[in-house]
Amino acid sequence: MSVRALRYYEEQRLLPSDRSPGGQRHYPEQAVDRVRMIQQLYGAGLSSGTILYLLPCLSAGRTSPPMLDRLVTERDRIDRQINDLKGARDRLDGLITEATDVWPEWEVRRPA
Amino acid sequence: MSVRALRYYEEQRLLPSDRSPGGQRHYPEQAVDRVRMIQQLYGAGLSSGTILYLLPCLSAGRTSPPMLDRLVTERDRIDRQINDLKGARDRLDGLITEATDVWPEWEVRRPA
DNA sequence: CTTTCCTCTGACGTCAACGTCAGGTTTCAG
DNA sequence: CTGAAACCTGACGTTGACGTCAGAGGAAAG
Repeated sequence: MSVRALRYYEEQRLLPSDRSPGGQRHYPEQAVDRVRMIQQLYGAGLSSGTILYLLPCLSAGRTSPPMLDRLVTERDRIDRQINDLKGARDRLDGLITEATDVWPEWEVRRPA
Repeated sequence: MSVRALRYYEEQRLLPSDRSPGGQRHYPEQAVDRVRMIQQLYGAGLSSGTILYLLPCLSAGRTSPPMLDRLVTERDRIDRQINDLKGARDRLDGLITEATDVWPEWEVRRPA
C-alpha cells in the first residue's frame, strides 16, 4: 500500500481517518480490513462511486433494494469477466500445451 | 468495433491492411478472427507490446522458448486475476444471499 | 532545543486504448 | 457526371487510480 492510495481513498470518502491535533492521520484497526476490501473491489472493476454507494451494505449489512440491484449487476459483470478471462487463458494454455508437446519435458524450463 | 480501434491496432502493427489505390483499407477474411483475438487478449490485460511479441505464435504456431516463457507468465497472471475476481464475486454473492434471505418474498409485509 | 524522519497539502504527471473533431479525399449508386 | 456517404490523416481529449515533486510543518529521541 502506498500513502498516496490511502489519501485517495479518503478523498473518495471511502476511508475516514482520525486526525492528531497536528493534523496527522491515525487509523483504527478496522481500517485494515476496509482497505483490503476496497482494493479487492477496485481490482474487480468497481468504480469509486459504486464502492461508495455500496459501503453501507459492505461494511454494515444495511442493504436496500436498489443496492441489491446494484450488487447483482456488479456480480454478474464480474462473472462475465471471469468467463472472458477463462477464454483467454484457455487460448494461451492451448498454445503452451501445443508448444510443450513438441519438445520433451526435460528440455523445457517451466516456472511453477 | 470502432474504426478508431482498427486504426489503433494497425498503428501497433497488430493488424496489417491492404490499401486500395486511393488509400482506403481493405481487410481479408482472416482479419476478423485476428481482431477478435486481439480484443480478447486486450480484455485479459495483455499490452500491445506483449500481443505484438506473441503474434508469431498466436497466429502461426511459431513458438520459441522465450515466447513460451512469456505465454506461461501471462497465463499465470490471468489465473491469479481469475482467482481475485472469484474472491470479489463471492463477497458480493454473500451479501446478496444475506440480503435475500432476510426478507423471503412470501414474508414481506409493508408497514402502513 | 535540535535533529532527523515522517507527514501534510496542493498540484501536476502518467499510461493505455481508444473518442472525437477538423479538413480534405475516395467511392460508387443514380 | 455528380453528389453524398464513407473514408483518410493528424492531432488533441478522455478516464481513473494513483505516482511524484515541492515546500512546509509535526513527532519523538537525545
